[in-house]
Amino acid sequence: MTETTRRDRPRADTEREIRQQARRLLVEQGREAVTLRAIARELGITAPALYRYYDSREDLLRRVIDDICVDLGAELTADIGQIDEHDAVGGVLAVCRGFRRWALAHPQEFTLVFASPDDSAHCVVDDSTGKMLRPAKDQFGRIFLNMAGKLLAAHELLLPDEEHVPEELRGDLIAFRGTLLAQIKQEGIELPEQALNLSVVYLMLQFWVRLYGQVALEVFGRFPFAVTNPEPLFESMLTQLLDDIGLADAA
Amino acid sequence: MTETTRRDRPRADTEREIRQQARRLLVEQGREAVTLRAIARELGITAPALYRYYDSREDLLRRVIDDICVDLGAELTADIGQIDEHDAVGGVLAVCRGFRRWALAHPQEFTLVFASPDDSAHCVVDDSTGKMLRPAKDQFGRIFLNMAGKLLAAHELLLPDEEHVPEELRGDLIAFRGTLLAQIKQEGIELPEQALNLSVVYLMLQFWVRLYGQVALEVFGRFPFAVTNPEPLFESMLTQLLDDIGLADAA
DNA sequence: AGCCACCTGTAAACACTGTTAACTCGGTCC
DNA sequence: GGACCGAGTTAACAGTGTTTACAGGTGGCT
Repeated sequence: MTETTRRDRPRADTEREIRQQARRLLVEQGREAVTLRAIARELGITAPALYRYYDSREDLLRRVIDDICVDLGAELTADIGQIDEHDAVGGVLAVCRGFRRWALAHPQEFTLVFASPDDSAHCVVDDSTGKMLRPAKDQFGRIFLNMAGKLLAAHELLLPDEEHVPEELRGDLIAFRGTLLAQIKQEGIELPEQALNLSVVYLMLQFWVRLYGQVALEVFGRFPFAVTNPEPLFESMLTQLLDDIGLADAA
Repeated sequence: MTETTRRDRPRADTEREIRQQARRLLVEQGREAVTLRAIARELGITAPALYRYYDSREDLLRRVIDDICVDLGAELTADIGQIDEHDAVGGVLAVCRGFRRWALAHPQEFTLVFASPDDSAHCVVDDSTGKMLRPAKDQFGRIFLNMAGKLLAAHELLLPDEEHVPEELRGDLIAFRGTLLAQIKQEGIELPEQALNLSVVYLMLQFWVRLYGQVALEVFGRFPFAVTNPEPLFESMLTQLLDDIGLADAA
C-alpha cells in the first residue's frame, strides 16, 4: 500500500537512477546502446520525461562521466585502504594496479572517460571564477597525486638533472606544482618544499604517460603483437617504473 | 557527352568514393556523422544502394579503417623519404614525429583506429589459413618496425639485462621476433641475428608504449594539467627515449 | 533477334533514434 | 476555489540502419 511512485521520491533519486541505467547500458552494450528510450523503458517512463532531468543526451552522458570518475575514485580509495598506511610504494602500486584492473573490467567506461576526443564533454566552466574545471576527473587525479605525494614524503627519489626539463615547459610545471602542493598540504601530508622540484613533477608526468599508454594499449588490444598474458607485461613495467625513479627495492 | 554515369565506372571506383566520403564526414563532423544517408547524398544516390557495396555500416567503417591505415602509412613513408637513407636515428625520429603530427591533425581517425574498444572491427580472418590478421594496421606497424630494424643494424643499443624480461612474456616475444626477422629480411636489411635478442624486442615494446601514451594523451587532452605547448614535451620524451636505448647523440 | 540473368539503382516500409510541443494530472500555496 | 508548478504523458518531426520488392540497363547465350 505504501507503494511510492516516482513522483513521491526526491528528484535527486530519479536523477541518479537515470544515470545508473545509462551506465548499465553503456557497460553491457556499448556507447551506442545508451538510448534515451532504452533508459526510460528501464525506469518505466517515456523518453521525453528524461528532459525534465537533463538538457539532452549529451548532457546526460557528461553527468554519467562524472559518476564514473567518482566510482573509479572510490574503487581506488578502497584499494589504498588495504595497504599499510606508511607503505608509500605499496600505495602507488595499488593505485596503478587498480587503475589497470578497473580499465580492463570497464573498457567502455574507460574509453568514454579517458579516450574520447570530445574535449568539451569533460570540462565545466565555473560560473563564479570563469575557470575551466574538470570536476570529477580531478577527483581521480587527486588520488593518484596524493599517492605520489606520500611517496615523495617518504623516499628520496633518483632525480634527473633539472636542466633536462624543457625550457618551454617550466611555466606549466610550476603552475602544476602549485596545485600539487596545495592539494598535498590539504591532505595533511608534510612535504619538504624542495622535494617537489620541477624534475619530480616532470617525472610524474612521464609516469602517467607510461601507465596510461600501457593500460590503453591493453584495453584496445593495440600491442604490436598478440600478448597471451598481459599481466606480467604490466607488472614488469611497474617495477621498471619504480626502478627508474630510484626505488628498486619494492616488489 | 562522354559523361560517365556511376553504372559505367568500375565498381572499385564507387567503392573507393564511398569510403572517401565516409572519411570526409568522419574528419569534419565526427564518427556519429558518418551516416549512410549522408554518404549516399554526397554521391547522388540513395542509402540502400550502399548495400550493393558493403554489408552494413559496420562493414563500411571497417574498410574505412583500412584506408586510414594505408594513408597513415603513405604519410610516414613520405616523411622517411626526406631523411638521409643511412640516418637510422633520423628515420625513427621522423616516424615518431610523423605519427604524432598525423594523430593531432586527424583526431577522429586516430580515435577510430587506435582508441576504439571494438576489437573485432580490426581483425580479419584469413579464410585459407584461419589465422587472425590485422591487414592494414600491420602496414603501419611495418613502417615503424622497419625503421627499428634499420636502427638495430646501424647502432649498438644499450641493452638491459635479458634476465629482466618477464618469463611469461618470452613466448610472445620470441614469436614476435620471428615475424620481425622475416619482415626485416624481406626489406633487404642485413641484421645480425643476435642483435635482435629478447631485450631488444622488449625495448621496442616499451618504446611503443611511451610513444602511444604520449600521443594519445595529447590527442585526448588528458594530461594531468594544462600543457600550453605540448611540442617540447613530446620532443623531450623522444630524446629521453633515445637516451634510454643508448643513443644520446641525436638531436 | 529474342531471352534470360545479372548488376545497380530506386521507392516504400519498418523499427528505431533525439527532440519539441501541447496537454494532463496531482499537489501546494494563497 | 483558483492559480501555479512539476512530472509525466501522447503525438509528431526529422533522421537513422536495414529489408523488401521492384525497375531498368547491360552483357551473354541460344
